[in-house]
Amino acid sequence: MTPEASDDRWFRAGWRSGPELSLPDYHVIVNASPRHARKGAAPSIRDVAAEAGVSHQTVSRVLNESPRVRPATRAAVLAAIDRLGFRPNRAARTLGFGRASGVTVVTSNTTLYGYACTLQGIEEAARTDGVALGIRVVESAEVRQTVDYVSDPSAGGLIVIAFDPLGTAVLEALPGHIPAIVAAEPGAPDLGRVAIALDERRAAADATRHLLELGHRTVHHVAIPSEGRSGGRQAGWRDALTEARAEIPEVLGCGWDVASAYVAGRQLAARPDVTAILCGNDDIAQGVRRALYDAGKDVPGDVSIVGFDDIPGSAFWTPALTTVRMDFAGLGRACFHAAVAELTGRPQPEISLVPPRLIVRESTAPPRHR
Amino acid sequence: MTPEASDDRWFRAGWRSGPELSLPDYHVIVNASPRHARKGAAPSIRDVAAEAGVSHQTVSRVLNESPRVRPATRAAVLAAIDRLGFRPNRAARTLGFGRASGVTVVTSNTTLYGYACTLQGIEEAARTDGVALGIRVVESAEVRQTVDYVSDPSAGGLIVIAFDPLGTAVLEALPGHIPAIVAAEPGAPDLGRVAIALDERRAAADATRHLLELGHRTVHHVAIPSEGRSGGRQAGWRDALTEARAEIPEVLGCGWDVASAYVAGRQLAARPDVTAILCGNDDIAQGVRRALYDAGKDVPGDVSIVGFDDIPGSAFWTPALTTVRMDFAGLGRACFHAAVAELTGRPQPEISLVPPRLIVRESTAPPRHR
DNA sequence: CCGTTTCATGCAACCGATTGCCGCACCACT
DNA sequence: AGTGGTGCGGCAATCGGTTGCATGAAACGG
Repeated sequence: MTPEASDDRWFRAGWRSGPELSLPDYHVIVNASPRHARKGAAPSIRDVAAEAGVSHQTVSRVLNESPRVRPATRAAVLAAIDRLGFRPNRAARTLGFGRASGVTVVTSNTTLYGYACTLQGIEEAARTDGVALGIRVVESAEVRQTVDYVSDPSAGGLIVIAFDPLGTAVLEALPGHIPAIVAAEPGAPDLGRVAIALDERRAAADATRHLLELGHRTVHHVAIPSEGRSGGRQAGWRDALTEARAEIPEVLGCGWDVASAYVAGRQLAARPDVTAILCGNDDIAQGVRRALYDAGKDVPGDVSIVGFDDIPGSAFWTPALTTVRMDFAGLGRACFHAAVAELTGRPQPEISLVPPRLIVRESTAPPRHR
Repeated sequence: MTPEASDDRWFRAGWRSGPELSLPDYHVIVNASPRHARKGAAPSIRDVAAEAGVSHQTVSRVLNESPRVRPATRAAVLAAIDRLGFRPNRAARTLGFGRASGVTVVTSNTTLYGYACTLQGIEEAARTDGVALGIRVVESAEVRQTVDYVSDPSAGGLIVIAFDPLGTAVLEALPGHIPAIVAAEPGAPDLGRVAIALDERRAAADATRHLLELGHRTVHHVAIPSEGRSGGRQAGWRDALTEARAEIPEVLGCGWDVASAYVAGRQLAARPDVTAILCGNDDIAQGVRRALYDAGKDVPGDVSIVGFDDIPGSAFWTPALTTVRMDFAGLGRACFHAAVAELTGRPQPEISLVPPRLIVRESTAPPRHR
């Protein structure tokens, strides 16, 4: 605010505007503060306004693609933006608009394959659209803190990954006015939010049917944690067994870690009647496969196993794993676009996901003694 | 701003303050606007100020732990904050302070094990400290956009994961005034930033030495992309071979994908003189192992292999993988704390990382024909 | 040629914090 | 009792945008 800082650049635009600016003479702009040239600081819309000879509100309208701007004015503003290398300040935009235009992902995990791929799909789509991305991991004792955190306007739109009860718990505790999209399992209870899901039920049924068609009497199942909801993998497995009138064995649950899958695998390996195992995911398949190996059972000679997810490298196992490929990245992208629609109030876009696909490799074969 | 909205709650605090508030009578507070009770909206510091009978600036001082607040006042404000369930608005804070207090991670990848674990460590530390976390993935053609994106004040402090040239490129293009910490390989060029690294060089030397001590004449190396900088895995491998006066074979480079590792593995499998292979990471080890299998070579009978990273499940391979465990999560935590120090201007904390550790399992053994 | 509608754009308030400056009240000291 | 120092806390400006409203000019109809 030193006197020399408030030079006449501002008034030039209005008072001296000649025909070359194609602006009428009455444009005497007052609302511009003289701080336009704080050197070192990034240019603001007021600097752009000065450069273009308009008010900063008009610059705002151009930025927000308001139809109420003359094409010539718009062009002048865009040129000024370009000349100054102006970038809108996201924090200010958030404050003015009331909520950030970015997206925050709420998840209970970032490294497990399904979660990580969904996240990757979201990230890719967000980056393409120039949208900011935040992450918030929720742990079991921290649902309250998580909700507090994402309630802040700067969290923007939410994508809650509710593959597990923790995600669902967040969803339930989330105030209704906060824009959120759910990446869910099918069959999860409707909480009044847009929810998108992969058809894991069908996928599991396909995998189970594959084993039954090979001639196995039934298929055992080692489930991932928190399975059992009506639409999940376990349900599909049950569907296929029921459809084939096969016996439905008891489900073995285990944790996300390979070690617990190994334990489950040893139990199944001890039973001679077990000839086919549907594993809740590929990591579990890894533990089960090693358990079978340690018990002296050959895969697929003695026991066939099927995984779920098609993690990178599963094609290079010995034996290469038969598994179900899931389009988690596509799910993530769809969630992102839905979240943006939710946030901006636009209608929800059509979504199309690549359906799950069974990849038959080396770990499945007909049972030895038919 | 309707007349009935501007009730007298505000002035009560000043004019009618009795001894129960322990505030002197001269406290006539003027700067409070009457919008304090917009119902439905989250409470702001002005609401808290009204509740506590102070000005909103004083609330700000309490929030920022300024020493210039009397303990009694502080207590009153804290009580009001508690009563109202007030949460400071991050966007407003960012705008006022000039930069967000959160942290943004810049990385070229989010799913590869080293990157994902570092990210996980950062996330965990950020959540513990109640700090917001953003993610920005950089692709090769997008260095400029990435720098633009993170230059915005709302990105807060940066953690650039520079395990590869892309991360380094971002670092070079980043304006000097932007607070950033580098998660790097040792030996990377100093760019005037605080950089933290795991001792991969030593780790690779340990792994190579292990193979040499088993009796292998030399150790071949399949390198991860962008390896070769002075401090990396390849350098450590070279160190150990040099130290043992062993022949230094040509390095086989490959991509991040297991398939390219398989190709490299087939090349090595064709050569009878190859008895030990140091793989750039565990995924590469997986491809190489399958290639050896397909070529009819036994691991570790014919060829020993060592991986790098100790990914989950590598203990359950057949054979279980000998590998080097790296404390990526610890690296992430250290980077986070350094970033916060950088952002707040506090002195850099002491860091201590768990050194890499060789985990000997089943994939290494003495060569068959000594 | 005048009145009315439409359009573009400026005005001012607002979003919710931070921060330098200033003033008042109290205490201590002479 | 007068005076000076100190510390608490209010004042006002600021950060960089968004948005409801007002206004002037152009367009249009009769």
